[in-house]
Amino acid sequence: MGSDAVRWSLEDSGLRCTAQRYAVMSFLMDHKGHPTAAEIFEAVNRVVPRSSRATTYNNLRDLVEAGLVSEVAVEGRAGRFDAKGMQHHHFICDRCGNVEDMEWYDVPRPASRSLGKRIIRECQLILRGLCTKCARRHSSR
Amino acid sequence: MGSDAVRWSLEDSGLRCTAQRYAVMSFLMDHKGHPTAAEIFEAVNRVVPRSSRATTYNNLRDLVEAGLVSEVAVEGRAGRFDAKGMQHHHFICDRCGNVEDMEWYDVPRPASRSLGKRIIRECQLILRGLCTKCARRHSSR
DNA sequence: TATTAGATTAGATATAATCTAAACTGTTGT
DNA sequence: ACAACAGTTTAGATTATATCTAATCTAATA
Repeated sequence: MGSDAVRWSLEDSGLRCTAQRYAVMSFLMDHKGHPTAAEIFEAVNRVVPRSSRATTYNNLRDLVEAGLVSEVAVEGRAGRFDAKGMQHHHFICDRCGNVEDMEWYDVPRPASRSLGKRIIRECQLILRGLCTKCARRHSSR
Repeated sequence: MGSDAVRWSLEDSGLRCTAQRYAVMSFLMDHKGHPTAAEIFEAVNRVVPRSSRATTYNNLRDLVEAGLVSEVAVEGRAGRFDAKGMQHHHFICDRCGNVEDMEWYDVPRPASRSLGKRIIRECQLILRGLCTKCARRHSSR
């Protein structure tokens, strides 16, 4: 991913391309493993320029609001983030909490009758269970 | 819901029926509004006997593990709980964070090819957007 | 009723996220 | 160039959420 692509995607969304924001977005584009905010904070501080915790959270929120990044909440654990590349569903491991992307397929939306006056922005599938690693460990006990 | 029904559902799941656990389960069955752990903690302490914070969390975890209760993680907010009555999907409001039940309908599961060795326990739909109340406030600004 | 695995407790601790107010930085208009 | 301003960043405090500890207690069973 060329460095200008990050800049363009930020500016297309009306966000200034600051060094800190660039670093967050760039890190997410390079790391598909659904990092937590803490991991992102640590990662962008391994390279200059540094970024405070508040800025990291602010930028993540801005990127989510701009639709460039999506957040996955995990029960009892820190939220996880990923750059919205191709559309995908999410698998969350009951045991280790890791989030994995699952191949996209269309999901039927609810009938407008049951929707009422709600405005739907997103219709996401959350699959839960044991990931490959934990399923193996589980069955061998 | 008779009081024995709560006791039975606990014992059927191999959980002792303690006063504290009973209070948590009973509260969830009577309140369909997806309370947070903090709300449940406060509620069960409005009636004797009292329950500590740790016990409330322990019991919620036990009830979730037993499949009697489900937890919904909400980005940047406290998790929410509900007694598993009829199957339903969840709607989460972007603005106020409230969780609402949506009428159930079947969702196709992923192809076993993309599933690999993962073990799927649950396949849940998360709808996001603005709830009726927030949609109204949104459009009138 | 004795036993004991399981449950509860208060309070400390850990973890996650946000707030504050001052300082800094692009951008725009003149 | 430079003044003015909105947007951004900062360190550290604060709030919010959840878990741990180790002593004590209790429900279910024999």
